[in-house]
Amino acid sequence: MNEIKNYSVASGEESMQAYWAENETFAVTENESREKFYCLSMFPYPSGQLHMGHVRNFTLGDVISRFQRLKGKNVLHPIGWDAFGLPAENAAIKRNVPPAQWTHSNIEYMQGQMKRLGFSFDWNREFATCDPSYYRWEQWFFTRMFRKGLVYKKAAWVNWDPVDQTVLANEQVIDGKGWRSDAPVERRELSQWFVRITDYAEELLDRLDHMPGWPDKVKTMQRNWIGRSQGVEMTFPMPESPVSDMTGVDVYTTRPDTLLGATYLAVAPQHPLALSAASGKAELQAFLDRCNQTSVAEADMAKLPKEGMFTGLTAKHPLTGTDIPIWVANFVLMEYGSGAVMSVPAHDQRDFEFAQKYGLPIVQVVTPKPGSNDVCDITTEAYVSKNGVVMGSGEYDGLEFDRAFDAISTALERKSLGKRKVNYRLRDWLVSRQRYWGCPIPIIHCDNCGPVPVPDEDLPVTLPENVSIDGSGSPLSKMPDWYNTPCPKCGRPAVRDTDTFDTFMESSWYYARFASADYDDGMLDDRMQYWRNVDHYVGGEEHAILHLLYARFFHKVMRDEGLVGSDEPFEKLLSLGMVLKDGAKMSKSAGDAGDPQVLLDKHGADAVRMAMMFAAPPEQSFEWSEHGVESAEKWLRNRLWSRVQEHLRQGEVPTLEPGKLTEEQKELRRVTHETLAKTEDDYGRRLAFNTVVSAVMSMMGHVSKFEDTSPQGLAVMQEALSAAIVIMSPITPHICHLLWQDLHGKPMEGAIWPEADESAMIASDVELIVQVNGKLRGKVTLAIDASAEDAAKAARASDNVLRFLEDKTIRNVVHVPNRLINFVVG
RNA sequence: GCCCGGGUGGUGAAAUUGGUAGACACGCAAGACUUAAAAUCUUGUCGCCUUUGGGCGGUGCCGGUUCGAGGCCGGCCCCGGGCACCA
Repeated sequence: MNEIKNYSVASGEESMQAYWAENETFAVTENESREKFYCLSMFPYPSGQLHMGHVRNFTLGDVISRFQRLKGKNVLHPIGWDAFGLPAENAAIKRNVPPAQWTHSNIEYMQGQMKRLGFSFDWNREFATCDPSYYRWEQWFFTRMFRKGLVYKKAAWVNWDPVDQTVLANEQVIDGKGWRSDAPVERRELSQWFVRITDYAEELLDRLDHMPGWPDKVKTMQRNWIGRSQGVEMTFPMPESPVSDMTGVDVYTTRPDTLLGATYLAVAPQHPLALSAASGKAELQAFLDRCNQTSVAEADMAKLPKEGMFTGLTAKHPLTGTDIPIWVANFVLMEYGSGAVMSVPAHDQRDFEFAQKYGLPIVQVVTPKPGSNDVCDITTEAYVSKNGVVMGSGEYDGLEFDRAFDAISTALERKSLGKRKVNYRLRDWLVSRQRYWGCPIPIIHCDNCGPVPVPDEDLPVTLPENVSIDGSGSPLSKMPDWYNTPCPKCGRPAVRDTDTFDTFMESSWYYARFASADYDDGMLDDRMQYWRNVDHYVGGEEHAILHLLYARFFHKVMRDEGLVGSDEPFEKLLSLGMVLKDGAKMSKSAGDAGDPQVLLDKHGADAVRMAMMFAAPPEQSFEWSEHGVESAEKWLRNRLWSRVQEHLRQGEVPTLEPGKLTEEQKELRRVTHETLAKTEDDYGRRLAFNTVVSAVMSMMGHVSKFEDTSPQGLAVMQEALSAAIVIMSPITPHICHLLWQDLHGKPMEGAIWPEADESAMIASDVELIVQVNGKLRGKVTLAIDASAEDAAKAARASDNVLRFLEDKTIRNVVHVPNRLINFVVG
């Protein structure tokens, strides 16, 4: 008889991790004869240490990967580092350490934490986006986009810190002031690189209808973000425009049916007409200056009270020729469309409020249809419905929305003052950043030749890493040795672009590079054809729009360049809720609050992983609490480990003979196979890992009560314990691999998920709920698939049910087979 | 402000397609073991009422649809995420 082995979390987990590392258990190669599965967790920014949000993200990816391995798939589960970004520069300023050094030491520490958590990554494919061997191909791809005309330069507004002489990110602007200098920020216009994502707007939108593996929530957000609309672009002519090349005000509207109700135009404070009108007008100039002293973040602007001022200019109404006053309004955005809108206060709530505030006329031109229930009182609020009919608009009176839209659009087109247009809210992607710690933009500016892409053979343009950063200006623009270079075309002295890329560029294609991580002769190679697409992408819901839209866009451009053979990068998306700390998203500023290290040291990786999975379903946000970790460890030790060890002491276990079981043995087998069926569905389809854990806990409750040590009793027990180990192994891999070895005398790597045995799950009878008028009045046990008549008969046999049926007429009986019977009485 | 989610016991949650609300845990309480404590085990645990059979109420708030609503519809309130330079 064997001695009972005690479980040592630390040495048990360490030995498994050493074994996995030594055997490279999770390194994969392409194998056409096996079904592949590519599981990817969004890679982390190396901020210093993992926090509980990371633990959740990577544990989920690991659980899915390990489950798919049990299902026999060839699983690619890579990891890398989203290594460029602002925090490295901030740390550099604060601690006087170069960003590269800070980043690499963070990566090293976080790698250790990941290994300590037992994640089944293929470490052979690891890379950081700050590796020149990675960003080289990003630069190469950008020059492809440049040549295709997908890239252009345009002026854009940035937050400018007048003290630090630097561009500020939106998050560095706090209450309108620079985070370090505390000086009020100003807006500045800089010439910047844009990528034409709007060329792909239509496809990005339409493909969403063919992505069943994505949550509706994310698809809805992306649809709204892309914001396709049908409208009319029109001109309000200005015979006496103060701006020479501007002979009218261009506006876009989705409501041309209300054109006759336009009583003023509103332009952005940065609009050329506003600037021109302000010259020599101190009051207007002061207003524009004030508008320019806010951050460029839309959320900040939207919170400002709506204010405006008359420019003194007018334009002609395109249909009536009436003079229409032009106002400047702080809520009109220069980045959207033409930076000007036509205002119809009677039929747009924001215009209505503005008109009331400044005493502008409100002219109703749409009225509810006769007999409609619409509320319409334009003395109190705008009537915005499209279900009305036009009034007060001469020949258009009486037309419904569609016909009015057509008639007025046609009239504008005839006068050459407008045309129908499909518009997108989506704007082109601004990719330049005036920062140091990013991928250098591979463009050389030559006075003679203009912007010239760096030739392929000169790539990568390497970022100098041995630098010190003081927080003022842009470091690269202070390095003449770096930026002075001959023009690749004409050979004359020229300068490199001193901006770097938005870090979303790196994260837009890393998933593809994992297939070809070691390839030096190109961006991607044929291995991508085997691994694409990502079968399951796991990451935080905060990335639902920007990252996921940019990555989808990049994939399509790579497709058009012949680099990938599919339309979309991610088949299935798991959008994780946030792990909150004190009610808010965890971030670098939350410090060590979410550091899992203490918990790992105290309770081990399995307990941390299990507690995290058990805490909540993946899509749900929740406040992290450490309470569950200790109890997870206790359950693993006291329920799982010790139960298996006790079983092992019983010695030889015979082959299970399902035909020769007692009722009690059949019952445990039924629970085992029902649990297998339920958890397989939870893992594969529902992605409900919290209920996997509770189902196994529940099953082990039955196991504890099973004390039959007869030969077939041991066989049933052996099957139950093996099932529990397999089911738990994706979540708590260390202890399960050790137990599997004990139980079966061989390593767990080749283990396969056991199919649930249908015949073991058949129950002979079922509990039926009895309701009277929808209220629970009793329960009866019936043979499975009993008829409505039998169910009713059995239900009436209960005194309590009868009590509620007395003196009543049964009007209806609703029978849901094997669930309930409901007597409707009156 | 705009777009998208969420709200269920003291706490995390479960209820998968409109069919038993609160599984599984945490916490708490009582008990067993112990000189004692820890650990472990057992029992109880939504609220109110009760003749101890059960009854009434209850899933953020108000209303609706339905034989039946946590899940559907309309209107609110609160919380979280995103809003293009945090990643």
